[in-house]
Amino acid sequence: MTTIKDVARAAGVSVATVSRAQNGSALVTEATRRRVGEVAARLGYSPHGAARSLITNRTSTLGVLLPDLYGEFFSEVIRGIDQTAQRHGHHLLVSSSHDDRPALEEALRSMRGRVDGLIVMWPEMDAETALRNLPAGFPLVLLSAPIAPDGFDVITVANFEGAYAMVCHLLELGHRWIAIIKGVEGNADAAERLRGYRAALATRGIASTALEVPGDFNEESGFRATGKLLRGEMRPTAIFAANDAMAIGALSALREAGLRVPDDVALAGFDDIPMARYLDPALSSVHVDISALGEHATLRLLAAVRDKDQHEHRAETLPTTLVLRRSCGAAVPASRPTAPTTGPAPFTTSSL
Amino acid sequence: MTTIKDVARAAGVSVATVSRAQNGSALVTEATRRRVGEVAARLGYSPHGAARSLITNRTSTLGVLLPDLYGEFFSEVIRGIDQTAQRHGHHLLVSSSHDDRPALEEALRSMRGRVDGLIVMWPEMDAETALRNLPAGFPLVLLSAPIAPDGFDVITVANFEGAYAMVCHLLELGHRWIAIIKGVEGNADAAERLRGYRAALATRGIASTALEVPGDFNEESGFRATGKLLRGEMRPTAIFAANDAMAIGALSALREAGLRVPDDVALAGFDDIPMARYLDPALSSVHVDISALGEHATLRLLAAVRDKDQHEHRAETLPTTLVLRRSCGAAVPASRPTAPTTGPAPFTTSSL
DNA sequence: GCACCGAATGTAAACGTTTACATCGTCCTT
DNA sequence: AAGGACGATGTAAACGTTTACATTCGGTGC
Repeated sequence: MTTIKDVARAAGVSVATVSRAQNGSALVTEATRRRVGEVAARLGYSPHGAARSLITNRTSTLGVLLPDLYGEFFSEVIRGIDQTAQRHGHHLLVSSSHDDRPALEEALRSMRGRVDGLIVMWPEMDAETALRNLPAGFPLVLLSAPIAPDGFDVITVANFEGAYAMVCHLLELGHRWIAIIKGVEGNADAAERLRGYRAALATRGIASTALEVPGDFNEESGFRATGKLLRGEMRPTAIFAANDAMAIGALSALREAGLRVPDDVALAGFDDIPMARYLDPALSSVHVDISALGEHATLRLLAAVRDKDQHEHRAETLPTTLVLRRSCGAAVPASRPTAPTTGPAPFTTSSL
Repeated sequence: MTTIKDVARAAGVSVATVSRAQNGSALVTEATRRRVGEVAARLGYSPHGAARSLITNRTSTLGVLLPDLYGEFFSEVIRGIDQTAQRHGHHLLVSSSHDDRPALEEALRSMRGRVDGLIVMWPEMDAETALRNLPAGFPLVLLSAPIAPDGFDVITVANFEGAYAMVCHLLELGHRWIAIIKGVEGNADAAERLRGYRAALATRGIASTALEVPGDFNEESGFRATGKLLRGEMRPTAIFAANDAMAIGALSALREAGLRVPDDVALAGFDDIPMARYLDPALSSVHVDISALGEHATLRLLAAVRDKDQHEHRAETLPTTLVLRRSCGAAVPASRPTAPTTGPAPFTTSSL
């Protein structure tokens, strides 16, 4: 492994000069810079990242903490983060699948000296946990945090508004028995979506919670929840799943039960993952620009890293959009749902 | 930021003792270990990653180089890698979207001193590039490399066999005009799949390349390629797309042209991404255990890191499986394509 | 010709760990 | 009681950079 010393010796200069030459300092002659560059290239030298970040106290790496990497949602978030980080010359240190709190705290701590800042997407992440496991003032951005405490950068999507708009739409189509497949208990997004659902029903004076069934954001739970609904005494005419994965499970269950969507039961999801438009029938959903979520988080974090001392924290909410396709029974042409090249979908309505 | 010195001072011992206590060395009394542990916890100390890896020459981090993070394929690979790395106490440094060769080489070099080993998934990655930009003997695993040069660890999927089996199946269904939407030019996987397609056709004496149309592994190219096929004078009765994303594009194009799948045109893909079973009609595909691909690569890399000096390189091929759903026209029940909880799919046939 | 100045380069400290080696008790052996 | 062995701890060097400060050297102004 060639070090800066080897280059210095071979080029007949000191290590300081090599360092300066490589880092584009103005304190070095153009001639020496070229000479050093040639020698470095010949020897295949590249600086040792750890050594550099030890002295500079910067790693040009951002950390990302996720509950899991599974599903299109997370991969889209990661993608948005990666692209943005890349564009600003930063690497990405990914850490996922910490199934319990101690594991998460350990992961948090192990990031010290490895990253310049952290993006944490952890539904149960609270302020106290962060403070206890990170140095004070450590650049941190929370994604979909349960609460938005002051002194933190938090980015969320307009969960309430999106759910409200979708359920209102179902109401306008004439549905009165609208079920919801809820998300994970204690999850911030899930709670807000439920709140939006209830608020929409309340506009028509519906206050029953009889059609609320639990779910955990996975396909299978949507499948099971739908089975439960169909066996219940009050069969809903429409089902709103708190995310698309559960809507997919619901679709399977409905198909298996011999029910047609949307004719017998209308169906809608949340997130508008890429897969949604290709389902049969194409799934109506609340569109979230997922990769933009990652992008925003990254930009926010980079700002925090740059201004470290006096960076003002704030909470940001990304708007959602109603995307109506066939599954909810709105009058949408049945043929090709959307061109593969274009944006989210046609028949888009702002939810705000 | 508390360092090891702060802990040592507070605990009334030397830094060496703190280091030993934290790292579980046997050379320290249980009493002092506990005392040091308490002080460390109270001060919120955790070792500085860069400093540690500078001296130990280990980072407990694995690097992953990808062309892009887009699509279910890559996200599944990453997931397999991440889970395995996590389980073995390693972090993941992800780097993607290097659109040209210089950017890739730069990314390769910038990994020095940041990672213990590297997984590279880069279709055009050749041995020479690797050698020129990495220290000799650097632990490296190639995923889907164009050639399998000796002295490298390479992991590929059984592209040839999978494509061969799928096209044979279409032939058995009576199809004679079978088109292929090819993958990226120069891509190893694409080339092998094409070879399998041709070999299968050759068994029936078909040698024409008239129904081979170019593609680039993205949905849109599948859409365009299908349009081209439909406008051509020899309209195929079956289309084999070199991956599922292009098959999805093809499906859109066929739907838009008013053609029914599989009645008018049979369709099959490759990869069996999670989405495949939920399409309308459910997509027949060549199943690849994508996350296992990532897992294998990671295990291989970890072995290389561990035995560094005398680790024997080898090429590994992951088997593929034929998954028959509705889109190819085989006699498959039309109702629920597959339970959401179960494995790849029913009606599975080994392709080897 | 001398002092001074600025540009280019060199010297060495510092970053926070780990670990080989030195040191210091304590206890056992004879 | 002296010597040795061993177990616990301390001391300091090393890892590969960056950068403040020192040094050198040619040129410039008097």
